[in-house]
Amino acid sequence: MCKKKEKEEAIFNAALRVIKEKGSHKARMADISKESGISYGLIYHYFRGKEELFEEIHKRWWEGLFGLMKGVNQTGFSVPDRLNQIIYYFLDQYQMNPELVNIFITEISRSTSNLTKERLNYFKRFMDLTDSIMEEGQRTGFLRKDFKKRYLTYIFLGALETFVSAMVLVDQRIKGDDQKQRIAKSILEIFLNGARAR
Amino acid sequence: MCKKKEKEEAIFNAALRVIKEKGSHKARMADISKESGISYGLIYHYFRGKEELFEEIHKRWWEGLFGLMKGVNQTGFSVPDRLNQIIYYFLDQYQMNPELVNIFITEISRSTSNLTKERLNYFKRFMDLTDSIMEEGQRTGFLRKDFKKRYLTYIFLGALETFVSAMVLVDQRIKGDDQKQRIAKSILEIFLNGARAR
Amino acid sequence: MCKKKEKEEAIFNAALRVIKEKGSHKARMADISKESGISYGLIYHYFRGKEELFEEIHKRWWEGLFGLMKGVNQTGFSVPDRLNQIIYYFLDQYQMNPELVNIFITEISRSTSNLTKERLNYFKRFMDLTDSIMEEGQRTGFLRKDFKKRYLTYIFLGALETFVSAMVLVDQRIKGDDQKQRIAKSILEIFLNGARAR
Amino acid sequence: MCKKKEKEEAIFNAALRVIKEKGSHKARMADISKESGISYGLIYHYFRGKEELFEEIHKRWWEGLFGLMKGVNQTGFSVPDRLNQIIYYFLDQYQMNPELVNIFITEISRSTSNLTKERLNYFKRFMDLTDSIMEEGQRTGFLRKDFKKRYLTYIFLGALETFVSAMVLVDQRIKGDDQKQRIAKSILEIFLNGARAR
DNA sequence: TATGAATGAGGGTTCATTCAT
DNA sequence: AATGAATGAACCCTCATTCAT
Repeated sequence: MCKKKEKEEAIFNAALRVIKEKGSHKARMADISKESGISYGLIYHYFRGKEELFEEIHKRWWEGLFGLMKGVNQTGFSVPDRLNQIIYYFLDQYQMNPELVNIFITEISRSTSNLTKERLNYFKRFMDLTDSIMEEGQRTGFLRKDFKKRYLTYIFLGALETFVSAMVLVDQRIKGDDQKQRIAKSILEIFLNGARAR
Repeated sequence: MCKKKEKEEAIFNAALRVIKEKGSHKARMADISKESGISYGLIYHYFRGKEELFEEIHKRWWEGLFGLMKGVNQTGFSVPDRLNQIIYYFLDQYQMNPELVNIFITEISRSTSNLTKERLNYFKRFMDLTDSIMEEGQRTGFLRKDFKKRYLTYIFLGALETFVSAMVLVDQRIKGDDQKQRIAKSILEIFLNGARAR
Repeated sequence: MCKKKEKEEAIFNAALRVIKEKGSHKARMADISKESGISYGLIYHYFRGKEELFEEIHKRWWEGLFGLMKGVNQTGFSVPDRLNQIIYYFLDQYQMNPELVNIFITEISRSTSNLTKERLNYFKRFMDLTDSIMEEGQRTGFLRKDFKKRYLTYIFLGALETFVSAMVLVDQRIKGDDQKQRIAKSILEIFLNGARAR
Repeated sequence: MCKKKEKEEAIFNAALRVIKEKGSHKARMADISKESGISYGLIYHYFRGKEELFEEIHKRWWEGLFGLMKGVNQTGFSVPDRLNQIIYYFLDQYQMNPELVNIFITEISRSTSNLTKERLNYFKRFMDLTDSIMEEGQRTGFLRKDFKKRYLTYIFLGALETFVSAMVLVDQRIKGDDQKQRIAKSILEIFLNGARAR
């Protein structure tokens, strides 16, 4: 039935809001119940427990991201196009689902404490996928070859993440597509051409 | 007495190790007591409670960082020198006190949940101090002027943080000054000149 | 309708199996629902609740036993015949419905915790009925008179129960009528003639 | 310190009383806390949890019983003496610690639900030890040889257990050593010489 | 009659903090 | 200064029962 999916979604989104507000470790199941308007015990019909509910958040984030990366890498986009799509993915997500991005920044992307082997692998895989873009850039002569591709990845993702982090930290909303475009352009431009004056 | 300082230090360092291992929310006072070899209740003679102990960690990190920034900004260093000093500060700290850097990365730099007004201000201040370096770079014609100084800051700190994060995540140690120098050079070079091939 | 009776029976038997497996306190209504193939809520159409369902188990056991005792006491059987019939009743029941006997042994015959006044009375009544057999045995000169009839009852029922208990505990099945006969004979013989060598 | 042992004992005895009253599955830690006058959380300093606390009860019972059996089997007692000692052990225990015996009867000796492999082994071992007494009785010509020793064990332990059970069920106290002696004598006498009139 | 989603009180356990010694 | 026993609120999860369809 459709009701089931709806309820699950309600719980999931309530969890996002609560975690954003209080952090995952202070998020109580009671909070999520109250926030979602769904009775306490019912949550356990939809999710095995707190752990599984929170795991679902990780899963969704990474599935979304890997879905993008798959598209980016399959089709014949140029390297700057590809990087641009990654940037837009983060910014779009932040517009559409700021709580999820917030949680990615604050709970997923860092936090060695919750870092299971599996979660670390998500990261490595994402880094590897980005590496392969950098590799192609170096191979086609578009990116400089005097650095390890992994270092280029660090710089690129570091910049992107920090931009988004800053927005997340001050709860800043992206106002309009213009601003989004400007931010995206800045990240890509400085990554590619550096900060030094010509 | 000197004993007092020693005990405080023992507790503090035990706290760092425990938090690194289990994350701040799973770090129990009992763990810290056992790790430090200092009896349970005695911790409360030295620190008001868990909160204060953890606050101390934040305080030390930021004090160290602001101490550096003060030196960097007072003396007449060039802009690339200054940026280099910031980079070295992170890498040095990571060599000397990897737990503290780990915690900065995983618990301090992110985590909106623990984000008090005060903690947010630490960040803003640090960003502002970095901004002022970028500003001088732009003023003296060393850095390009077609971006907000804040954007340059994002790129620079993002790159730096991501390099360190990656090392933290995989618990990688910096082997020798050579490696440190190479990493530092990479960060600065890509930041300044970008990733595009010439 | 007949359907009603069938469903009731299905629930009842499922309850027996589940209780045997997990014990009454760990037997969940959900287990019984799943085991019986009857939907969750429907159980409550047939039984007021868990308590009533479990009460039914007690009731059936005791009704069966009292039905036997009635027959045993009404007709003109000899004392050893009567005792033999009781023994056979337990052994037959165990062959036919081992779950019910298991539950009698593990949940009914002991367990002061669930011991309502009513349940205690079932016991007393059964003891009394057995007493009356012993009494007749003493009156007719078949059983020794130097012990209270109640003591004879204890020995007899204790032996019987322990034989069955042992089979229940190790989930041992009675293989064929031969074995049943041998066991029955042993119980009665030792009860009557004792263990001492002549 | 001695305090520790005292508290443990207080908790243990409170647990016995509560379990006797409500049965182990309805015995709440809060009950035990209240009954013992020891604060809720402190129980967890002394026992890992409910499970361990209840395990301790089993352990004590069986250790006591095996302690007895060891003494009984080592020294050169006659077979009836040995059986008598077992009988007295149960009756003595019931006088001294009726709750423990109650729990043995209602929660330990039956209840396949809680029956772990380990617990089943306790039983088997006890049966085996009793068997060896019967075996010696048969070997020395004191007990009849036309029954398996295991059957003699069943009869003997069944009688004993049922006597004690009956006392437990009606919460009957043993009044004075006279009564105890009479009961013990009856059990042994009927076991040895049977119920048939001569 | 039939279904299984919905409810929420109940209970075990943890752990920061306090306190007696 | 030092110890670790004592306290109890907090929180996750279970499951008997009810309810809407």
